[in-house]
Amino acid sequence: MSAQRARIAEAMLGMPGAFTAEDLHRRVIEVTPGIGLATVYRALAAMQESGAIATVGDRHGSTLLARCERHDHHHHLVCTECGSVVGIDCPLGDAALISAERAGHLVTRHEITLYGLCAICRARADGDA
Amino acid sequence: MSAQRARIAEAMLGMPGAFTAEDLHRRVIEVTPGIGLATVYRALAAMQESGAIATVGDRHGSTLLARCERHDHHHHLVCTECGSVVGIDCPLGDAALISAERAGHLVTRHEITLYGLCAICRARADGDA
DNA sequence: CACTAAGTGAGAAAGATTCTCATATTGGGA
DNA sequence: TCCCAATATGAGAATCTTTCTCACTTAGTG
Repeated sequence: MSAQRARIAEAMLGMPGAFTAEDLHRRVIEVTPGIGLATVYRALAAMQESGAIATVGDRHGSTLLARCERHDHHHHLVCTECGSVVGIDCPLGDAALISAERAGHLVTRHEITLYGLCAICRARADGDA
Repeated sequence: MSAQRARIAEAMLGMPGAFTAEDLHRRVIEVTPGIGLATVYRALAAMQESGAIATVGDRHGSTLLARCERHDHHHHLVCTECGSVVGIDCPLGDAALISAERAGHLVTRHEITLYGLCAICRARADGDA
């Protein structure tokens, strides 16, 4: 692994939750100036391939990514307020499988993403109300 | 509703499944030349707002959309081969709700999308094998 | 140490989507 | 019917994200 990718991976550990390529690049160059945005995109593509990160939505046209502690199959719970992300298990419900079967569809992949407020932002929102 | 939007809505009825803004524009101008791509984007934005269409994925960076017969809450089953789309009911499984609850997360929105082969493409794939 | 494969930085390039602006159309009232 | 405000339109410019090019560097292997 190149020194640049190591710095990028390191910077990623410091990201609180969902982030864009540019968010991460901004953080990376604070510590290591000179690393190009293209390099960040290349590193992200490799990490996505390996399952280290996943797409969890988009923000104004930029792809939102999140680091996955787990590399096995799982889904995400995303806070729309602070961007924090939690990996969750949630197999497809029976209703989905029945619908697919009825349609004769062979399901090879599925995506489930939950959006809402995390415990912290929820408490803050209640406090404000 | 303007004449242009009527033509766009009409053309959309003829789209087989998932389509991009440009796919639809191409189809629209076959029948009614002169309608601009920006107008198609504007019409699509309005339809998405009203729930008449929904995002079902992306293809090489372009957003894939699909017409929804239903305007109530539902999800999609997308054929990765021919792009056909079927609306399905599939409430979140208990596992997902339990995970969210354990995290203290208030879920306000969720997306579930299933990808695979529709009955027709599946049969064709079997035939080829 | 040499060699090959992969990674890098900078900027160009590609693409999708949105915006601008001047013009046109719509629909509801007077 | 006519007027008016609000909204829609077309064309192309502009924006913005992401990928590609190219010349150069680095890493790892034998």
